[in-house]
Amino acid sequence: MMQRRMTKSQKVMLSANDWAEAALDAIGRRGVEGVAVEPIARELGVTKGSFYWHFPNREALLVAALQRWEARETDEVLDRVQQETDPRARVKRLITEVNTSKKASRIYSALSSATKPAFVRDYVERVSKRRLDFIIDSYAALGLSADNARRWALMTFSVFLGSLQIRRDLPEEWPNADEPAFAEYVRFLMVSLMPSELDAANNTPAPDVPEWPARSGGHGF
Amino acid sequence: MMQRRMTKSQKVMLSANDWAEAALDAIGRRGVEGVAVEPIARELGVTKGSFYWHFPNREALLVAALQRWEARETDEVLDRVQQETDPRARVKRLITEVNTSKKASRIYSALSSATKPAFVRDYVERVSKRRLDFIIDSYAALGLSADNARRWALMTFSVFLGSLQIRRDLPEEWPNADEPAFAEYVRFLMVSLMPSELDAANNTPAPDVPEWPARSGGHGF
DNA sequence: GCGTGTCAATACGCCAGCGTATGGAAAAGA
DNA sequence: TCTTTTCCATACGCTGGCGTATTGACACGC
Repeated sequence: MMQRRMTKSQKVMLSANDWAEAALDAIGRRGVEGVAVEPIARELGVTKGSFYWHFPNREALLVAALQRWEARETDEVLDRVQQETDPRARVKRLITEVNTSKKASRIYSALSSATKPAFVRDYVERVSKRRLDFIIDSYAALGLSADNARRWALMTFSVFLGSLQIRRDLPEEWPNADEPAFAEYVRFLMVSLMPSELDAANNTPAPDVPEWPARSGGHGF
Repeated sequence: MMQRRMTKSQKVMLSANDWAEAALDAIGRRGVEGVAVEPIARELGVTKGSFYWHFPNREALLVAALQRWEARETDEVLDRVQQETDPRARVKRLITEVNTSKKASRIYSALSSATKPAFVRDYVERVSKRRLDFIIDSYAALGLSADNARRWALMTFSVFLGSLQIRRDLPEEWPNADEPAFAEYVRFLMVSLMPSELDAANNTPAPDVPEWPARSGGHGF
């Protein structure tokens, strides 16, 4: 229940986790470069004398924040989607997940574009790969071949990532969750990102399609 | 032709554009925060005494870099895609464009996640909106209704942005341009991102699809 | 040749953030 | 009570980057 440690005449005592959480918040609001000891200390109402008791240096704080982030992104988020047993429901859940937690998506994109501490890229790569692999498995559970599942998953993951970016860079263009346009767009994406029964049966790895194939059926109705 | 100004005993004389270009390069490699006067001066082989002759301060350098970036992203890139007259060819061109210019995509994502100089967001928003509008127009040229064109364009733009991010965060997972898997994936995306003739004819704005519609035809062959 | 304009080097003060050293106050044992 | 541990404050030196002031070197018009 996260009992806050109170002592020193009822003043809040900070833990290393508090610092890591504040660092994650700083990443979302100011980017990785914005994880500075003294500003965060001011936000926490203490001085850096506190920080250097919990951590040896700034880099250790970044590592702690990244570990927290990785654990959350894999355990919490994926678990929430994984509770859906139906692979189709998983994909739908993934899409609607775009509109939740603006803060989490800001952290994700801040870490993705970070370059300076080189180890940041490792965390981003692991988290991204886990997400992609999970989507691949979801499509494979629909009966697709490995190659086809990978193609569908790459597209769906791209839509997921791109949607996050659009919602941040062009918030006006993104349908609001309470408007009907959002539900319509989700339905639209579901049709586009979900292979038909025929796809699952006809599992040719390299479809020999003509240059501009005309599909029958699809979005029009 | 970019004739370099040579004087002062054959030493290269820098112009404001040289500084702006170096700043853009720095954005791609180190992020917006990495646009520092003295480091860039070192890279250019001069001192900051040169810089403060061409610009009043660091902010002016950022503005110059952003103006250059906006002009390039709209004029050059869009023009290259716009030369394709067929709307279908435009979309295909957009997809293959993902694999070109790793540097440009790094600049784009660095600017997208930047927060500190607030005016950066304005440039990102304008460039993003122009790109999206262009894709919307391309789909509208296929005969789709405004609502449907917007839906298709949002999905295609998402795929484009997300693909850029995947290629950066998970380069191993992204098919290499010279492998056959890449051409196969492009064909796959073309089928998925291109409405059928029936879609263009059957232009209902809010398709009343069942929860899990089974499409006939599509990717399997 | 001689001023004037152009571009750059040097030197300086300033500030923010990092890391260290030291001290101190409250809690916890003994 | 008295020591030890825990957590934080303060003061200090250091570095990197910003912006200014001053000087200097070359080119060019006249």
